[in-house]
Amino acid sequence: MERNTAQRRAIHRVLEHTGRPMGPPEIFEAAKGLAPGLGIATVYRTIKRLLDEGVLTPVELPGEAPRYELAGKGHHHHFRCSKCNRVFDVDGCPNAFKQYLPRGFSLERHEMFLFGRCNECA
Amino acid sequence: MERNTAQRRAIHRVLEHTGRPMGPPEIFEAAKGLAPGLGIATVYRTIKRLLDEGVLTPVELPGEAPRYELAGKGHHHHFRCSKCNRVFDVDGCPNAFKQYLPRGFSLERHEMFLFGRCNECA
DNA sequence: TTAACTGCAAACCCTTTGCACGGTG
DNA sequence: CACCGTGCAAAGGGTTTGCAGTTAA
Repeated sequence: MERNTAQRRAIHRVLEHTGRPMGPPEIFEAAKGLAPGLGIATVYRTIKRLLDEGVLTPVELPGEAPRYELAGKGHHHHFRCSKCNRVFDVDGCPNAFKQYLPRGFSLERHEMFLFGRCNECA
Repeated sequence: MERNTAQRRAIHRVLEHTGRPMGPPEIFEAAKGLAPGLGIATVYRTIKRLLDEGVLTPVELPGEAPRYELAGKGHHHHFRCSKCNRVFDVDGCPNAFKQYLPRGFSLERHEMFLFGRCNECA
C-alpha cells in the first residue's frame, strides 16, 4: 500500500516542475523548500519506490551517478552542460546505429549523449 | 620530470596485463601484489599523472564510475553485451549530432553506446 | 489501530588532501 | 643533494541503514 505523503508529493513535484533529470542531492535541495525538515535519506528511499512503481526512470550518464526523471516521455537523449553540469533532454535521434555493429552482433538498445555549453552558459 | 617508481610500474603492468578497463579500487587490489605496502592514494595520484601524460584514457560507461585503460586507440564507441556484460569497441560514427542540439546550445563532445547480444551470446 | 513512512545520526564506500618521510635522478 | 613521489590518516562527498517516533489509510 503506497502512502501519499507530503515528502513524496514534494519530490514528485520538483521533478515535474524542472522537467530535467536530477540527482538525489539536487532533488533534496529543491524539495526542502516544499517539505521543510525533509531528510536526504527519505529522498533516496522515495526515489527507489517511485522507480519500482514506474513513475521514474533512471538517466545514466557516462562516468556519473544516476539521475532520475519522470517516466512516460517518448524516445529521447540527453545533453550535459560542461559548465553548470545540468542535464537537458534532446529530441530527435539518428536512428541508424545498426550499421555500426560488429559482425554477428544484434542491437537491442542505444544511448547517445551530447556534451557542450547550454544557452545560459554560452 | 617523471620518475619511474616501483608503484608506477606496478599500476602500469596491471592494466597492461588485464587488457580491460579497470577502476581505481580494482587496480589497487591487483597492484598490491606487485608493490607491497602500496597505498590507495598513490593509485589515484598515479592514474591522474598517467592520464595527463596520455598513457591512459578513461572509459566511462553509463551510470558507472570511470574506469581506465591503456591509451592508443582512435575515436571509437562501445557496445556492451546484455548477457555477458563484456564491452567491445565499435568503429564508425554517425558524426552528425549538431542538428539535435536545443537552440543556443553548442557541441563539444559526444558519446554513443550500443546494447544487445554479441556474436557469442546470440 | 497499525504498518508504512520519516528524520536523525552513524556507518560505508570512494576519492581527495595535508604532512612528514623516503627514494629517484 | 634536491625534490618528487609515497604512505598514512583525516577529511570530504554521496549513499545506505538502524532505530524510535510519526502519520496516512
